[in-house]
Amino acid sequence: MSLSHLMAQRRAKIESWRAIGCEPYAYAYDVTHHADALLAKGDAVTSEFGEVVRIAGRLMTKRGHGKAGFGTLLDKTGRIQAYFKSDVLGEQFARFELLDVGDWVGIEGPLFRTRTGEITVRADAIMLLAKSIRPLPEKWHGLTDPEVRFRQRYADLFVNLDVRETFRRRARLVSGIRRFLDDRGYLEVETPVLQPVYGGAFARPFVTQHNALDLQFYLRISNELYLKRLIMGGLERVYEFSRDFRNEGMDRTHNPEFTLLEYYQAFADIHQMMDVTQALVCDALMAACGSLKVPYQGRTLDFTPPWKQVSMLDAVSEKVGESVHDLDEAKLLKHCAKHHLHPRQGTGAGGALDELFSALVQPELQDAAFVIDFPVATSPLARVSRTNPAVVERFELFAAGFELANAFSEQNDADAQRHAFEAQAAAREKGDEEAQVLDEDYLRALEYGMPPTGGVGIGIDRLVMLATDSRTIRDVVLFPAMRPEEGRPVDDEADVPEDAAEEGAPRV
RNA sequence: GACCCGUUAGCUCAGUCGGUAGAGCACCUGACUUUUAAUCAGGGUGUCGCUGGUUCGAUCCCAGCACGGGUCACCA
Repeated sequence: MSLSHLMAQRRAKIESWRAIGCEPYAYAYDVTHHADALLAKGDAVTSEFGEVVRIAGRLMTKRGHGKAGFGTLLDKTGRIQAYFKSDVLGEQFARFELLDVGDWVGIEGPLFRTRTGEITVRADAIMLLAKSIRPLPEKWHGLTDPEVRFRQRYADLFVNLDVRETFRRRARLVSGIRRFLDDRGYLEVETPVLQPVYGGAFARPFVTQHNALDLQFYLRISNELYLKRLIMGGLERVYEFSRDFRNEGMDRTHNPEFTLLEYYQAFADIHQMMDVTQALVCDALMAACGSLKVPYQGRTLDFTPPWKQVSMLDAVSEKVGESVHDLDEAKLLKHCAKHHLHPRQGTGAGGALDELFSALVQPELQDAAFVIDFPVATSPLARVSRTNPAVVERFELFAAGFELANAFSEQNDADAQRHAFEAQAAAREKGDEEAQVLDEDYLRALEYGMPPTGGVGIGIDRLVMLATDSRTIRDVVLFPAMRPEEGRPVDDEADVPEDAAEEGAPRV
């Protein structure tokens, strides 16, 4: 049976419903209960017919038995069975017979327990809420093709119920973080997505055009510089869940748009921000998963505080068998060559160290760990360490071998910041497309004075990946970036009624 | 961006050493008043991703393209 034929059969039923006096697209339905609450009644539900309820959802299965039948309704909380009996429904039994799997339906009737023990609603009245004219994926194997699952997340969400749990966890994690920060006196703010100068991270931007201003804008790669402007304005503690956009490759841990939580706290350095971050992440994981021992891809990640601190210089020194604390470029490049690593041209000792760290140390950071002692060259917005002028006051949080957070004692010396920007500009001249852009307005703000400030960015999508045992970022983003289905029509021609096609009606 | 793999019925998948294809579920008809992957009897599934090439003949071989997956590169 071709798709167009299957859809024609379903469309034909629209008229059948009208023929028995039912409008197949309702305006409202007064729902009294959801599936989970009814199932939770447990032993209170017996074979005696009890409380009369009204439930609504999508019909997911249908089993006819002549003058009776069963169906499963799926609502936002889960599935519950309904029982349809000719004696009870009278002329409305015809409605049951007309129902297709996929239809939205409202059922009213008493709760009872069937002979086989399943809590069930007996249908005394059936209301069609919306006719489904497209056949559903198969009930047993469901929808497994990742392309279709992501393109048609709507179908994924009603076929693969574990997907719903992933996004519920995501919501719990985000609201847990929001509560945590609100309780500590942080102000939630919103800053521009469209920025005339982009900054705060190393990345290539998306570019867009403002017609009225005849100006080129960039979609933000970070909101860091705006949040710090608010610190300069005296707000002291601010945060934003920022949708950021980076025009880079896509893989298991990168989507071109992603959610970065950034929070800034005046009068704090990275040591205090480590404490805040540890507490925040633990709180969020408890809210999302209820545990700090998080199962992820076959192992258990331990987030129990206090988290280990790993010095980048110590860890790399240990791996290569000699001290690299002097950040001697030739020595670092020698070790890179030994391990067949190729740091990017012109990134110097810092780039070589980073390369060694990524290859040799990072994969071992499975349990939560703070990495510290980053070289100065790669951190233009951070302050130099009080104890070692070769490194900056910065930490990154790692777990499951990937970066979850990045934090600095923020640079608040306006002249030093200008010099760091100028060094970036020089790198840019040399062809480093990701070097940061000098932001004069940001420097003006800094010149008014910024209090000592600690700032942290947490990759929310990645944290959700851990909290939901998801292998790829696409599993925790509802509509991950994909190429359009070019050249492949959404429907074949036969799916569109002739009259609609002739009138040139839009097909979506 | 590079390499490898995939694309067959609405869904999940088999298959054709080159002769235009099958299964299960779904769907349709009938039977069945407590089933739950309901059961029983019967029925039709399709531009084999697209475009070319080779061939008497291509879903199968070859090339290009599209989309997806994986690995790498990029990505702090």
